[in-house]
Amino acid sequence: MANIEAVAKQAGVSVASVSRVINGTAARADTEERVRKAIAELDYQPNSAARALKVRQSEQICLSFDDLANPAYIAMTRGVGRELSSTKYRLVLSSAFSSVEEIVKHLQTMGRGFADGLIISPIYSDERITKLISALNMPVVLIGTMPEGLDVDNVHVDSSAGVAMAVNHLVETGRTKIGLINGPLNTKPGMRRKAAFEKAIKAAGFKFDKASVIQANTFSPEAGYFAFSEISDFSKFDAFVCANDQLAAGAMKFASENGISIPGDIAIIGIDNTDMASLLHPTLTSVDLKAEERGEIAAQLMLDRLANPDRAAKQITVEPKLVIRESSAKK
Amino acid sequence: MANIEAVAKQAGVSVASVSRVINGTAARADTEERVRKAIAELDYQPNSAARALKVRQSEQICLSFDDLANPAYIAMTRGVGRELSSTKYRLVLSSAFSSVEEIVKHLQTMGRGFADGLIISPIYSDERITKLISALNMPVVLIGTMPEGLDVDNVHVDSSAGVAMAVNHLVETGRTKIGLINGPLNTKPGMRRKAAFEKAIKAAGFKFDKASVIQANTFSPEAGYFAFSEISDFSKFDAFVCANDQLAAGAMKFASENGISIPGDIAIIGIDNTDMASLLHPTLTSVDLKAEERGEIAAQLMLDRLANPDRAAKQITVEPKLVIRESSAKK
DNA sequence: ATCGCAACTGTAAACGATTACAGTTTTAGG
DNA sequence: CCTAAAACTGTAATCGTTTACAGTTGCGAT
Repeated sequence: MANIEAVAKQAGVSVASVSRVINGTAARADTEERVRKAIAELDYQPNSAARALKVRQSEQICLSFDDLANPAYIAMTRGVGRELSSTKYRLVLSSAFSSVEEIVKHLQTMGRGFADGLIISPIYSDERITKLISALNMPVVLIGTMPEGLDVDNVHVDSSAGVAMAVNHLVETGRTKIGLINGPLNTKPGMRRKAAFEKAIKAAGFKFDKASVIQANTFSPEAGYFAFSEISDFSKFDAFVCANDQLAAGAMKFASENGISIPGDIAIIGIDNTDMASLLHPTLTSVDLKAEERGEIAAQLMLDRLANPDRAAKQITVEPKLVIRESSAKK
Repeated sequence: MANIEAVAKQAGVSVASVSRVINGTAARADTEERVRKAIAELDYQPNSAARALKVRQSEQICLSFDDLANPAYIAMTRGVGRELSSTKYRLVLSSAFSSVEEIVKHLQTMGRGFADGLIISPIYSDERITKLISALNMPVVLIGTMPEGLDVDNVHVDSSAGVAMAVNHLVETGRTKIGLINGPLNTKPGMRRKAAFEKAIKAAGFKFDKASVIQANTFSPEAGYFAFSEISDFSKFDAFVCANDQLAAGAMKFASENGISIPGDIAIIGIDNTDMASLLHPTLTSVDLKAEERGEIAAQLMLDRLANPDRAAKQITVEPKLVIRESSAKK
């Protein structure tokens, strides 16, 4: 592989001039031409590591989340990826964290400087993660609810409002026995959905019954299917909010296999409004938490922060939106 | 940020000793202990760029494909990511290529050495891409059909056999008027599905009619929906193979909205066996092309090649598998 | 011509690690 | 206790860039 010195020799100039041509600093027209010619002839590409070492920038942005199987995170990745694709930054993906320890280990490696910034959407709620993030010596954008005592760029959606929208819609369309298929309680979304559900139920004037919350242990379709299969008496319910579309899809599958009519017997509302929502049968009413948009915004915040390191941290809030489809139609 | 020199000073040893402790080369127990203590005290993390520059390894593997919206590639990414997560390698994602030019540009940047290897699954078929890949001075694993004149590690699924499985299954279950909803013809999968379909139809003893192939212009549900909406006379068909599950899902949506019974009037078979297949209604018969497994194998090939640079290129073939569900049941 | 200034160019010192090589210490065996 | 070999350690060169600084060139005005 040719290095900058070879190019300099070939062009008959100094390495400094080659560097300047590459980086667009002043150079006489004929110098530039000779350097470009030499670069083309030698097929020269500047070495990333050497440049990164010298300028202390890797031109990489790291995106971290916990579950590559969750379509909401995929949508987020798409948003980030699209926004980054027109820049010099590459996208480094870190995911499939199965425990808090792994995340902690990952966050510690950030100090190696392989990325110029970190966009992170932590699903687990843990003190250590917060500590490490705030100790991080680089721009961070956090997607999700900000933990106490952190002051970084943040893009956030009021998912509680989203849950309330779902509940209210069900109430308005005449449902009175509303349940929640919730995700794991050791995750932030799981905790928040539950609290939001209880609040919304009470706000709607109903009595909150603990038994109306059914805990799934993952955010997957299988868990939704299993959750529904565990319900002994469906007459106790006429509607369910599901903590995400995947759970909803699984529940609907069980319903369809067991002669439970959706929305006739039970109305279903999902959360995330993933691509599948409009493809299911019946089509799934879902609260759009704008994952892709949040990814885009996060990337924009990051780029902005990289260009402008000293500005104050921004908090951007995205509004959830209820997308009404067939699964919540009136009885 | 502390560097190796600061650690050396703190520990009262030379930088060489610190380096050796980090890299697990011989060191006396007490030296090691002092170095580790200093590392902990200073919160030292070795600088990636400096290391990469010296040892000419980035500890990064780049995964490139064209469409982050396609669940099959997501599954592939999952496979690669899982396999890499237990190694020292980071995953760099490059995607959202909207044109051959962009891929070409991307491939050229590979020379910068920011990745130790490239796993690529090109959807477009283009001479330039092949040329650049073979000129690449690094390990490459290609997922998909190998172009002429390339000699790199490869993991490949016989998608033509998969199409034949679908056609044969339809024939065996009594369908006689079989169509294909195909993806774009400027993509490799699009071209191959069409050829395979024609071949399978003939092999089954039918006459191949060009009008039985309906071209969609993307691999998306919308395109599948649109393709079905363009069919003027559904009585000409009693079954469709769709070039992927997304197209199939869109087609099924149109059918459900327009009183076309699946599988009563029309049987549908998708390709890729993505997660949604079992969630659709009716559940979708689909040919599993083992995207996740291919991703895993590709990553394994890459790791193996990195550990063993001189071995001959391997070609690994994965068998497609027809997963029969409701959408292709007998009339 | 000469001068002053702007525009450009080259030399050499970094950046932070790894690693030959030579020098030192430790260990084991007699 | 001595010696040779083994085990460890430190010095300094190196990887391929960027960039401060000093030096050179070109150009327009006088």
